[in-house]
Amino acid sequence: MTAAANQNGRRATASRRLERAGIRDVAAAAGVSITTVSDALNGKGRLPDETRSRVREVAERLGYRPSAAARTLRTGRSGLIGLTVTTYGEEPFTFTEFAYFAEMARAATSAALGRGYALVVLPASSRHDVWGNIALDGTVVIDPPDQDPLVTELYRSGVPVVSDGKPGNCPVTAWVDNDHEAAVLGILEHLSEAGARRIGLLTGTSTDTYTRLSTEAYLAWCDRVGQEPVYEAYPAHDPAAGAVAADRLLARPDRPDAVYGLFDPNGTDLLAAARRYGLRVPEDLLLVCCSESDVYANTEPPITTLSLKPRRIGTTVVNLLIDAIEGVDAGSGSVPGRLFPPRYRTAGTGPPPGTLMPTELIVRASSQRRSPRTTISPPRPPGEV
Amino acid sequence: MTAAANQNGRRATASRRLERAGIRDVAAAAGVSITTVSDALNGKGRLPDETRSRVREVAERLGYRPSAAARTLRTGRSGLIGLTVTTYGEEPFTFTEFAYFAEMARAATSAALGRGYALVVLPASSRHDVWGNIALDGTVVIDPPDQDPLVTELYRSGVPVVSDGKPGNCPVTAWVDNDHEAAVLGILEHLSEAGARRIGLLTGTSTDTYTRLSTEAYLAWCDRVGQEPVYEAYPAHDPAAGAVAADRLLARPDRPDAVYGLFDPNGTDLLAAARRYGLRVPEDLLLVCCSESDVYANTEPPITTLSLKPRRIGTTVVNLLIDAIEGVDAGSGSVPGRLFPPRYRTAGTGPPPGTLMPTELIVRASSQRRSPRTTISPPRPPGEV
DNA sequence: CTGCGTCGCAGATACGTTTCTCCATGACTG
DNA sequence: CAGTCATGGAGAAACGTATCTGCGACGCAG
Repeated sequence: MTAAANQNGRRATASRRLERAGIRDVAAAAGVSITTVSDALNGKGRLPDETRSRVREVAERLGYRPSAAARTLRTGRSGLIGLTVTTYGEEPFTFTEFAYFAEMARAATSAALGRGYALVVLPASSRHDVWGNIALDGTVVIDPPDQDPLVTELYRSGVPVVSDGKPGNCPVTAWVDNDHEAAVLGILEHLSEAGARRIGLLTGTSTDTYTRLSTEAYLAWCDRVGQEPVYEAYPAHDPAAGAVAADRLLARPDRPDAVYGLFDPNGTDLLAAARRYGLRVPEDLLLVCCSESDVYANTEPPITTLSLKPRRIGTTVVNLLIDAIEGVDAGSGSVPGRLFPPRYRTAGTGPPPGTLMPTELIVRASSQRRSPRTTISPPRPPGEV
Repeated sequence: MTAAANQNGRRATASRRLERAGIRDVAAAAGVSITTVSDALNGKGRLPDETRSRVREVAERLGYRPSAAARTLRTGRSGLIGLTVTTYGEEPFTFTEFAYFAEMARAATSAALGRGYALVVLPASSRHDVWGNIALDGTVVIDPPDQDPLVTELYRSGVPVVSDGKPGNCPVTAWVDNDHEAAVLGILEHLSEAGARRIGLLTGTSTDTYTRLSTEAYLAWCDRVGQEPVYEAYPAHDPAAGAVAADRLLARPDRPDAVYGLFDPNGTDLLAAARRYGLRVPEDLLLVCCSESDVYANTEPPITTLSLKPRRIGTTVVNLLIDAIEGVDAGSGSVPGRLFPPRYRTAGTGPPPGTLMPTELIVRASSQRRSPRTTISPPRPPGEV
């Protein structure tokens, strides 16, 4: 009795219900062994082209689709990458990072797909059973909080983790972040050159890297140039709180004559607040905010924005992760030219490799006094209308 | 020789490298069989609580995590749902649907997670090998084009498919869509009541359901009330083309005194175009556009928008899909009270079940000739789905 | 005619679960 | 005391693939 007949028999005996064709069925139909089918379809082994194409044809005819689960089990690779986003509240995405996140996720999806991987969106707050039930080859973590237990567990269980945002106190394989310090300093300098005398900051109360580094850079700058810090912090995940904070900032006795807002909605909120106080932008108030939205190109006046270039970040993060996945799995091997040799995973070699990416300041009318020429209008005392 | 020793021996013989603890290791450590471990951890079988908790404790101590791949292979369920978005160009998301898609995806992710599933983002244009490599329990398809081959193949291979957007000519398990006809008629009526004499439309050139139904409803209305249609169509996926089309529309000799724009950026584009032509909004031109963005609450003037309520759609779509997945798999069974009995999957029983969901018109200053004081702009309830 | 290398493929095993089947053991009933 | 039943658990068969090992046949040199 041939093996094919045997296996086919077992199949038929077990159940004669509708079943998707398996590799065994293809083997039987083509009159070859399972090995041959596998080799033919995956381009491995030593087979004459004739056999290869015949097997392929039979597989096609039978509508054979290899079982992803079986392949994953066998190879240990699922082709799945987790995209973890830290959550505030029960919604999976942070509201304030929304445009940033959307763009970044889009780029990450593209990049992953281009290398044969797919992305699974997994809020960090997900039920643990969901996390455990998915075979992930690696994970991208967006802005992990300090001591993120999730990241720690993932890393310990051997899953490569690359974070968007310099990680606080958890081990990651690699990380990517903007140069927030340089970005903030650039903006402050830009505003100063435009004539700002007292620059205020609209910042957040949370402790993520972005908020922290940006605020620190602002405070350091204030200290250096001798300006008293003027800032308001609010819970960035609360969409209503931003408008209130913007209002508070402009209502202060030491009202700033220029403001940088760290979050996307700050631009419109500040603009609305300025209107309420009868402040003209940019004459009485210079405005910059961090945003990926191009609505700020069409506001009245258009608002200068800082772009974190999320597409670039998303692409980089995914590529680093996949490099790590494929590099690590080549494992203790001596594959030359690997971008990410295994040593990156070993502990004790110091901090994980990080990449700083530049930001881009898109200068519009809101941060330029007069016509965007070279002349700088004389500074104006705050409060004057 | 006991089974445990045997299996342990095999394990140790095979390789003594670092390996994640498997169910066998737990069984050996707890001094029970594999069956018992599986039953204890999954809450099945007949076991005294003492054994159960002991096994759980051992598993915890060993850091045991069941292999998702093995479980998927065995049970046939991966807990993964595909989220497919039709693409124009190479970017995975359609630009014009962006805010809609983002909100919808967010809600879908939440809903799926709440029921123990995770979402995989899969552009329809993905490399076929990526599609084939993922074990999906079902798929959500956003606005499938007519005769979508992908959907057809998925459906044929037995994967439940639920579409957002009434499907053209491809078989799906179920679908959800807005009542676009009612929405457009409502807007036209609203504009008429505000005093519009000639209502124009800014529409798209693509053939997706949304564009088609909306345009048809507009044309039908024109026919009924005896107005000559005044519209401009442009490729909605091209962000630059919208502004040009808006300009064209207002430059026509038969310039409309009210415009409805089908796509998100139309509001700002129309506003800018109106400014260029010296038209005041709403005095000379009434404006409504379809958008999920709340920037239109703060434009000058605020613009009336039609919300498609993407959160509600996303939630509904996912729930329908999971109902189908779990209902189908209970299979030929006689499980009572199933929301989606298997009969929905059988062919020949007519069109698949569809659900129409209402839209919401958020009336703002741009579509009201008189003082907008009397009407109350509905505040967004924070917990709204 | 023997030994050897290559070609083309078949067998068997392992991946790590879930689950069906079945066997002890004791308790209880008649 | 024999039969029945519930209890607690063990064994083994899948799930569908990839891959390691090995084997017959064939060509060719010695």
